[in-house]
Amino acid sequence: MAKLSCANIRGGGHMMVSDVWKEYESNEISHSVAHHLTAIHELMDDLGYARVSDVARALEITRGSASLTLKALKARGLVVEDHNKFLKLSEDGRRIVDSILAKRAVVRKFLNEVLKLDEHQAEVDACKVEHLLSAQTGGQLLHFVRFLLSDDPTARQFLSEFWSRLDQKEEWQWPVQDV
Amino acid sequence: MAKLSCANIRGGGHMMVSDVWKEYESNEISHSVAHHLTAIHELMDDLGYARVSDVARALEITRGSASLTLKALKARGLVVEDHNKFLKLSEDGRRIVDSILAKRAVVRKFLNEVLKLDEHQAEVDACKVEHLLSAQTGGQLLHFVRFLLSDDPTARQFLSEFWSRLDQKEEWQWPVQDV
DNA sequence: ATCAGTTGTTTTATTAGCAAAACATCGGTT
DNA sequence: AACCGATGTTTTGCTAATAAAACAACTGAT
Repeated sequence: MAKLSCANIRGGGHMMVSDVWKEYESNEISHSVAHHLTAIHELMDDLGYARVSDVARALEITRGSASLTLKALKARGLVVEDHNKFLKLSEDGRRIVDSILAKRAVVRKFLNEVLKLDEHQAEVDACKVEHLLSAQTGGQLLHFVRFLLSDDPTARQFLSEFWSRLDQKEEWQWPVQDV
Repeated sequence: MAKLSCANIRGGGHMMVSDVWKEYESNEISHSVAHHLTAIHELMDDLGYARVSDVARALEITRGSASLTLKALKARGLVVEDHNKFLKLSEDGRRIVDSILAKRAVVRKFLNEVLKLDEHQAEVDACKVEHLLSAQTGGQLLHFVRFLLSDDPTARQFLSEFWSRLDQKEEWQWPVQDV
C-alpha cells in the first residue's frame, strides 16, 4: 500500500535517514519560530525596538519562554542582539519574515476578498498556514490572486458570476470527499 | 499595539483562560493525530483491518509510538478496539477523517489543477494544511474549485486566460508584501 | 541612597511526539 | 516441547514549546 506519511510529521526527535541531505540546513520554521520572528518585525515597526519582554507580551507567553526561544534563534543566526539587549532580525531572519508575511497576506486576501470569508476567519486560517506553504505555492497563489482581483474583464466576470452563485446558496453544507 | 498571536500557537502546556469555554471539548486535531486517524481509515480500505503495527508501518514510526498515540485516541473516543486488538474509527473519528480528507482533496485539486503545481508539491502542501483549515474555509474553497473547474464558459475562459499568462511568465520570482 | 518595578535568565516541570530497547504474548514450525 | 517471528506495551530518553517560580540586574522615583 502507499506510504501514508507526508513530508514532516515529526515534531521533535532525531535526524532521520531521509533528512540527512539537509543535515546542517535546519531550515524548518515552526509555527512558534515564525511568530517570534514576525513579532520582532512588527515590534520594530510599531515601537521602533523589540526586547525579549516585548516579544513575550506580543505573543502572550512568559518572558522565560521567549527568552529561551530567542536564545535559540540567536544561535541559529536569525536574530541578533544589540549591545543593550535589543533584538533585531538578521538578514536571514528578515528574508524568512518577508516570505512568511507575503504568504500570509496573499492567503488572507484570497480567503477574505475572493472566498468572502469574514476577516477574522481569514486572518486565523492564514496565520495557521503561512509558514507551511512552499515558495512555489506562495508564488503561484500570488499570481492567481493578482489576476483574479485585477481589472481584467475576464476575471471580473468570473468573480461576479462566482459570487452571485455563492449568494444563491447562502446556506451551504460541507459535503465529503469526491470533490 | 495589536495582538500578534493567532488562534493556537501553543504546542503543549496548560489550558489558558481564553480556552476555558471549550474545556472539555478538546477538539484540536494535531497533524500527528490527523495522520493516525487517516491511516486507520486507509488501512481499513486497503487491508480490511488496522492494528497498531499496521498504523506504525504506514506512518513509518515505531510500534511503541503508535501504541501510545492510539491509546490516547481510544481514551478520546476517536478510535475503538476490537476484542482482538483490531482498531476501528468511532463515529466521531470517522467524521473527523471525512472532513480532513475532504479538505486535503480540495486543496490538492486547487494547487494541482488550478495553480498547476506538480502533483508532489500539491500533495505535500495539502497534507500540511488539511487539518488546519476551518470548515468554513474548506466549504468555500470547495465551491470555488467546483465552479472554477466546471463547464461554465465564464470559468473556462477565466482559467485559460490565467494559464496563458502563467505560461508567459514561466520564470517567476517571489516578491514580497504588498499583494 | 533606598525601594519598587521592569527586565532578562535560569531552573523545574509539563505535554506532544517521537526512538530505542526491554518485555510479554501469541501463533505457527520444527 | 522448544523456538522463532510478529505483535503490543512499557520504560527511558530526547526535542520543542510552553508555564511557573526564583533570581539577578538595571531603572526611576522619592
